[in-house]
Amino acid sequence: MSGHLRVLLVEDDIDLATTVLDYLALENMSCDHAANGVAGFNLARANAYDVMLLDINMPRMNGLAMCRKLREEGVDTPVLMLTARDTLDDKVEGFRAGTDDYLVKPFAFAELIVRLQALSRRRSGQARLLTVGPLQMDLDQRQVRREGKALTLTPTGWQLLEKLMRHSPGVVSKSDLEQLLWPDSPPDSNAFKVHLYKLRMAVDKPFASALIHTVPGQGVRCGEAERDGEEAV
Amino acid sequence: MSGHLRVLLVEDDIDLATTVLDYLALENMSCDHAANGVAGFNLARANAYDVMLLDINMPRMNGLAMCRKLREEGVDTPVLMLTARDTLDDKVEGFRAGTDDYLVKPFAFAELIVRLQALSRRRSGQARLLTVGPLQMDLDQRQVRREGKALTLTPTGWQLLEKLMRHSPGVVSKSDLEQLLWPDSPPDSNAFKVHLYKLRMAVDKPFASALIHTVPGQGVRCGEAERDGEEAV
DNA sequence: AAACGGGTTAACGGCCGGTTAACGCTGGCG
DNA sequence: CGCCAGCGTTAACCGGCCGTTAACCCGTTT
Repeated sequence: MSGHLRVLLVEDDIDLATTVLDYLALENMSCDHAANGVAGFNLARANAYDVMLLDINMPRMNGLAMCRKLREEGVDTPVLMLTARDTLDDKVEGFRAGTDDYLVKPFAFAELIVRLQALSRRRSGQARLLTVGPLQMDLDQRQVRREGKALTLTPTGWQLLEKLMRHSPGVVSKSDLEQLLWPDSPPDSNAFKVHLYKLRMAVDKPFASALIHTVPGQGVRCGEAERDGEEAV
Repeated sequence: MSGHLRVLLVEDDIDLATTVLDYLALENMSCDHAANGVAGFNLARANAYDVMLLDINMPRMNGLAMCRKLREEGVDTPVLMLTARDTLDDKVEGFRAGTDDYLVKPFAFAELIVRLQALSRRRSGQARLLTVGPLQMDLDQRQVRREGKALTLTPTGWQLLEKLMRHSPGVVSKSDLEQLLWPDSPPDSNAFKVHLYKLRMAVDKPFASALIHTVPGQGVRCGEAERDGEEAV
């Protein structure tokens, strides 16, 4: 169920880097690698990763600075610092730079893997029962109910709804959803639109209000209707 | 800006528990406490916490089982395990139960605090916000409010405003903004001016004061009105 | 006065998103 | 063995939004 994470490793020690790459490959994770901070920064800005592994001591730009700069630019991919610095101040400094986790060298690869998975799923959720307003998805029994009534979803509809509910009330970009359905190559047709439409038919049509909303130019959101904050001043 | 987190501590060692409570109080975090797994489970299900600290060795229900049960019930609050067990297998087991982080006793309180903040930063459902004066941009729900009222932006307007708010109160050069919209080749028309104008219509027109200011010859700035004494000599 | 930087409009056209219907594959069942 | 149902895919159509463009306007500068 780890589902093919995309990882970015920024590490100047080539031996360590290749070893990590090997281990990640065993876990079915794809991993890009950069040997210095600047190269890593550019990769991180250009591609969308699920999690990043950063060394601190690196040529050209160190891991802390790189993390800080990424955060300033709005990149909020989870970051796991990999470093030999183990004093308390180092750790506090790391977290202040926007790190999510901190692992001291030398470390066990099993722990690296497991922390990495924890980081990546922290965004996608890990509960077995998802609830969004009147919608309830039971992942063990594989059934969805709205206001108590069971809904029948197609397999793809299920995939979409699960991702939407996991991110609720956040917006999920169209490209993310497409990548979910077609990991390698999104089709050139409008298949996606049709799937989404049919999901709407299943989830919203039989009821009074819609739970699936498209945010123009941004993506799709699952949640209660938008309330315009009409607060008096 | 730790902003008053609500924490649940489940720990049967009363001495340790009171010490942790004291430290959290210093950080302006409110913290409930339970001394065994069952009590903790009930608290966790009843209230909404930002993050939970669980001991593993506890009477009635251990931390791992409690975490697992919460996940089954759909509670996805971040969990930080606090335990004396430090073998690799223990850690792997902990993460498998749905833990988000794992801290081995004895630990430094500064590290506890900082990891706890990192976890809550990622709290699912908690909005990532950009705030500039009365302007508030919710990056997850992809909506912008000013004085509570929701604004409707076009996709390009959103791009511009996000960059402006990120750099606020700094000035963003016109060429930077153009490069944001057209990475390869800025158009030869005045499309940029029009986009900026429409953004102003959306952000400033319905309100008394303007938040988007052009600094002649420099670029554009997002922020409260400038006090007069600014002249650089 | 002409040139320049910036602000304000209105109109056009393409693209995005929603909606249908039809086709084809696959797996189950008689 | 053949039929049917379910599901994914595709093409086509439509409406409205939004990006683009070319105007014109203004004040300041040269």
